[in-house]
Amino acid sequence: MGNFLDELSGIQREAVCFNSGPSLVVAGAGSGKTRVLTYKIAQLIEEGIRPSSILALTFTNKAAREMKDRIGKLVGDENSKRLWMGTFHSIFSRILRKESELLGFTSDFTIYDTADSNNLIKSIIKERKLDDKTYAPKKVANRISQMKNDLITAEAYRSKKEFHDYDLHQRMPLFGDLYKYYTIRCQKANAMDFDDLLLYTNILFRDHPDILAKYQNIFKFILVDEYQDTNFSQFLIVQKLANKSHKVCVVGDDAQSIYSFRGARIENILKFKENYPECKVFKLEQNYRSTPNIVSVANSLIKKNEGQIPKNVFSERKAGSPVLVMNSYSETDESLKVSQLLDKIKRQTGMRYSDFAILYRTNAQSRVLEKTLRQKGIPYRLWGSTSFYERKEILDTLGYIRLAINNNDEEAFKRIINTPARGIGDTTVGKILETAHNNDVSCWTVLSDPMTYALPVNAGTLAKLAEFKKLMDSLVAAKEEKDAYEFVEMVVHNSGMWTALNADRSPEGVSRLQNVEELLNGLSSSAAQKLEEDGEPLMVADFMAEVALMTSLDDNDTDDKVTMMTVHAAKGLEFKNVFIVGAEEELFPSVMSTGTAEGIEEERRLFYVAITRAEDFCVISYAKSRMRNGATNPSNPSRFIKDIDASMLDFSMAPDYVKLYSRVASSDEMDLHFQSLKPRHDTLNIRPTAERPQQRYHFNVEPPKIGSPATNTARNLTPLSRAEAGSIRNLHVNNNTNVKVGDKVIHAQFGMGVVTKLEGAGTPMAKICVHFQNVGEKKLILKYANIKVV
DNA sequence: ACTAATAACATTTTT
DNA sequence: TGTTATTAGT
Repeated sequence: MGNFLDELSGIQREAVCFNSGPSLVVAGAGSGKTRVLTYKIAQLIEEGIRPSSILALTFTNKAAREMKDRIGKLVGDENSKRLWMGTFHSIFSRILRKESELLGFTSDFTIYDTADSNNLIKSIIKERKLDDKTYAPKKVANRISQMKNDLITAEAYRSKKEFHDYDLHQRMPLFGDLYKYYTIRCQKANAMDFDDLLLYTNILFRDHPDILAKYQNIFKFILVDEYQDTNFSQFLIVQKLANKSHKVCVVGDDAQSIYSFRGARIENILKFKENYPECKVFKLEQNYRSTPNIVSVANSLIKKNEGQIPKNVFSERKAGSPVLVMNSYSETDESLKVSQLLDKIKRQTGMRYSDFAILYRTNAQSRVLEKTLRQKGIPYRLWGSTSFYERKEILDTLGYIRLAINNNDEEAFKRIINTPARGIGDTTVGKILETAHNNDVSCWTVLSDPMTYALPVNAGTLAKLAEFKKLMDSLVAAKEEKDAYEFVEMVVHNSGMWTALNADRSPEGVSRLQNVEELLNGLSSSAAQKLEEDGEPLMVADFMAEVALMTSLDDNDTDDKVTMMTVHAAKGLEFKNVFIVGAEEELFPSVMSTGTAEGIEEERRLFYVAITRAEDFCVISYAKSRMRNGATNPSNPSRFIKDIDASMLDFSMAPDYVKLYSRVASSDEMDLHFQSLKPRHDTLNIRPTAERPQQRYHFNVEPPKIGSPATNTARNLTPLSRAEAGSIRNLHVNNNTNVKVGDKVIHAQFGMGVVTKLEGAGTPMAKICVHFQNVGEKKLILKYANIKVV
């Protein structure tokens, strides 16, 4: 073990060793945040603190698992496994199961996932005969979630006039009712949704001071990772628990707060000092991950945000390559250029595919990229598309388990009663639901005793229901008898799922069967492991308690593949080379966020996260047009490119950027300008690790006024080759007034084409239609069209 | 009750 | 465009 503190920098060590009160560790990107957290916990254990009195909260199971492993390596597994380490949701669901009776739940309560919540809300809206256009289930679900994150219960909601006013304004006067019904239905189903896990923890601590005191005594030290992403509910839980010991250490980076849409409050970290006046602040400012070039680009961007903790992130690595800006005609072209550049870098540096990541703002962008990479034979891995536990066949299997454990689980009931098809259709299910609600009992009760409740179905259906009930009874009986693996195996076979899946010989069907097999394999090994470790078999109820909060299976795909994922999913990860694609207005930043300054700031942080994933080389790519929702629209480069000090960027692969977003008063002036600038090096000659002379050209590129590119003025230009400069001038000088239908023209971006149509000839807004060889028909405003008749 | 056709829709999503 | 959810038809 030795003294592991030697492996830390001065400030890291200070942060690790301070444990006499609250502390805030502001951890810049790549500054060794996880290292500090793990070493701090290891250090506490070294000092003789019992691991079982340390509470360490993370946001992902993966982060918890990794940290636990690393701590285990430092102080031994027998120590690390006693830690209270896990996600907020998993830790507090464990506590809630213990204390469930106090809240009117049993310890076997189900955890509803987002789909369950949505379905429940949908059925409530239907039952209430409300219009699902005005009461869009997703909107309702979102608002309920928001309210829970802010600790506003349905009861509180309905008692406040301001909320009702808001609902009137939103044309959802009955939202408060829906919230109430939803809450009641969850309670009746003995189910909590994700937000409930935190909300009920707060309620538990609020209404039962003795219970709070108990846990305050258990948790002598509290550590929170990714503190910038905590919501109010989480903030309050931490505050309550830490109220006795005051030994709370939160770690995070305000510049990487990107989950406000899920209720995260950046002010939790910004105002930590106000909440804990005696707290000590440690700033980890050295970035060990990225080159100075990348770090300064990221700094230059994030500087544009107001309200942040001042910090000076720096890197002491070699300068590295400048961040490259790349432009393309379309999303297809972009994917092609990305794959070409990727291949080129790979060849020149000898790096592996797994050293590359392609990051995008929205999942929909992955499709074109996938197509192109497949065509070019570049192996890739998609992250977080549909996770293992979101697959239908897995959810179906889990549905049986859920219903066997918690008979009141209505969502599970609805899911599996006719899966696989057993002749119990929508009408019958609808009747069961109605009967159940009219009699204020669960569906299970109606199913058990259809006669008593006069379920209006025929004898044939009745027999099918009885058959299903028999199946479920056998499962209920088995849940205590068999271990988790045996039980799930029984579920899969007795339910008829196995036969149904086996019958499907389509590739999708085969993969569904494989997924179920994978679930069984995973279960078999964790059951064996549990038996070996503590001599107890793994029971389904325990498995279910864990699995409800799992999103993905352990990723053991070690193949050499390019990683593709959303920027959100990339947080916390790092890659030698990062391509940020779709850096366009209305996409990144997303249209949805452009309305508010806070929205834009969050998008900017997201962009910051994207850049700071890169270790050696970073490319920012945008396309001039992009197909979205089936229609191709022109797109402008993201304002975030303009936010970055242009002298730090390499525009040699984005001639378009220069042409569109800088304008020159006269061609003479332009010539003059180009003479004063040295030609730029060949950007494609990329050696990510090699030292490069720092780019020190000073020029400004003003942000484009969205929607009116022609009104832009920029004093200077990015350095270009002489040839390029000449071509721009030529295009500008050309006044296009004599263009006729049938003329052959050349366009700076679209290449060769033929004029097919003229509109409003002679007027200032004259338009021209050109059929281009490569990109097809385009309509251009003649005045601004960079075309030349040939 | 199941299938096929069509209409509606479409950020990000650690749990 | 591609998916998903509802609806109409068998």
